[in-house]
Amino acid sequence: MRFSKMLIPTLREIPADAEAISHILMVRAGYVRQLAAGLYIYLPLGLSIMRKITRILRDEMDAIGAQEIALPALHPAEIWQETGRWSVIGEEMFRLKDRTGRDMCLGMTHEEIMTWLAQKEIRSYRDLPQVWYQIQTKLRDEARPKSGVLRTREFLMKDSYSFDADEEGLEKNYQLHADAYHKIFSRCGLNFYMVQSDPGMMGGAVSHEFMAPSPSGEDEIVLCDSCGYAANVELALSNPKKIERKDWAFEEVHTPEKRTVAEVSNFLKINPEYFLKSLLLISEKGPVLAVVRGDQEMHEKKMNRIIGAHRPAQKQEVKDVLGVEAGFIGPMNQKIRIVADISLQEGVYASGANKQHYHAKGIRPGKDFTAEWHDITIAKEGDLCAGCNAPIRIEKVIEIGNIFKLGTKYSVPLNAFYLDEKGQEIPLIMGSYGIGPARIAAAAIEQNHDKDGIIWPKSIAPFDVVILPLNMNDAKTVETAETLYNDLNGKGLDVLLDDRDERAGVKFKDADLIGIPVQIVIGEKNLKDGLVEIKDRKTKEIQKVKVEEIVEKL
RNA sequence: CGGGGCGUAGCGCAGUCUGGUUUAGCGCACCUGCCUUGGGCGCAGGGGGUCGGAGGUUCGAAUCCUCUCGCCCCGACCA
Repeated sequence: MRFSKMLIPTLREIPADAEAISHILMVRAGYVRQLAAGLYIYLPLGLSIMRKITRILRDEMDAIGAQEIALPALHPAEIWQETGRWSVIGEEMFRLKDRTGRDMCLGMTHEEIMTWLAQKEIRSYRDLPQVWYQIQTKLRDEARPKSGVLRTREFLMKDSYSFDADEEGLEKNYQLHADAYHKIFSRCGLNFYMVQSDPGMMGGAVSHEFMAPSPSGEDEIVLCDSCGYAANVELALSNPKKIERKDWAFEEVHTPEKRTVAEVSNFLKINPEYFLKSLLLISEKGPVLAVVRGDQEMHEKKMNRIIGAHRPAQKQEVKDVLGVEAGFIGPMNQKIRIVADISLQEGVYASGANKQHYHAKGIRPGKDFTAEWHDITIAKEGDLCAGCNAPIRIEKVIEIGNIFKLGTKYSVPLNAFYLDEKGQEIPLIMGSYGIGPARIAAAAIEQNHDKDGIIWPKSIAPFDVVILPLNMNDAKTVETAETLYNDLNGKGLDVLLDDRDERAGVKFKDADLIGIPVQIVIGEKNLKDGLVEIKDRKTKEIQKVKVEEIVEKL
């Protein structure tokens, strides 16, 4: 491809509305343009990246026996009503009516439609297993699109679905996908982890996410370097730092105007980890008191799984429900539901005394109050691994893929059954597996860039090599460039020839920005000795090579 | 949806607080010519704006007021 014939609108300056590195670089280097919030146009370079990525996806999916099909993006509501998700999913689903007034929606995922197809076409155990996939556009009315291509309202997804006769078959397909995903992300040149995750609205029991470390990521994962434990913080287990057991007797202490853990901790000269932090929540079924250790934070999602939707109580509600001002509440003698963090079953603590301007010391969980014990805290740096007690790490990550064991969550409501050897109707056992190619691209940039621009992994770069003839007015330079361009193209390489009549500086800057892994620099001086330079974008190493040896050096 | 920020030329910005010497300006990009050719050259000339939109206040509005639309960030939410 000739640079002069290709739409590569590079920008000298950082776009005002971009903050994430991948976003800045994709826009600056001319890969994408934004149409509206969460809607992106892929320019030729951007599309090229997506093609390279989806080629790898198809390659590895085909390798595990998955079959590519294509489903509509526009769905009738009925199918979604049958699984219940029409009402479970809120505003995130684009809904519309057709001309006859029939409810429709735009596909945000395709479990329903794939299961519908399976219900139609799979009859017998002899048909199983089946794995179907597609690479198709998903539409979600995201509350907050962000970070460029990382969270958009319309995006490409490779989604596959497995149908098995039993759990054993599912386990096999799940494992095949996990392996394929490892290969895919490795081939794309990414650093990533496979971590335990929360199935969320997808349902099902087991799920894992593939996470690429990046400061622009929206998720956090817990990692244990010692035993290899890796999980999304949404469900990660960890033990708070051990503390010594105090032998305080129960007593009430006057703590005038001291309300927060920090204030009381300072006032009483007791470290925060010896406090019980009580938070009043208002759930749909009434007030709930959540109790965590003073140095810990409650995790909304973990709590959500236990008590359902809830919100923090307002100051007045605290007084109305518990009879004492916020700041002095404690779990003792409460009539309402109490959910306490599981780490608090042991020990002796201080807390609000349920009395204005008083706190209590020497509280013994189990004796002075009872509670439902659950893991409700956010794992944090410095906590100990729940498995092996080594200190854990937390990393920010981009979710680039996920795999779910769905079981019969969709097959039962949609009547997707097969007949086994005995002629019995058995629901199909399903799994679903997703990868976002745009997130792969963004993660690749996040993980591979420098101050000059993108440094693409070779496997997904839009071109293998860029030729930079530095002076287009020098006949020898141009001739050499053209010859090389033809030769390398002939070898099957994707070559970009910067044939613009621009100064050398402009070409260097653009080449670095765009991030093609190899640059061939053709300058007059070297050419007098029959040499050109091969420059590595990543290491910046330059080797001078005889013109006729270029092809074999690449 | 709550909080914050921002909309002025293709891009990045100043001007807005304190309305009028600004005919709305600067850098880059763009067009013409010359020059130059190894890291976003140099010189000269030039084109491009309903100041997001609507309404209002005023002799006078990019600037003040009201409404509205859009984008970004934090949070809530999130297959």
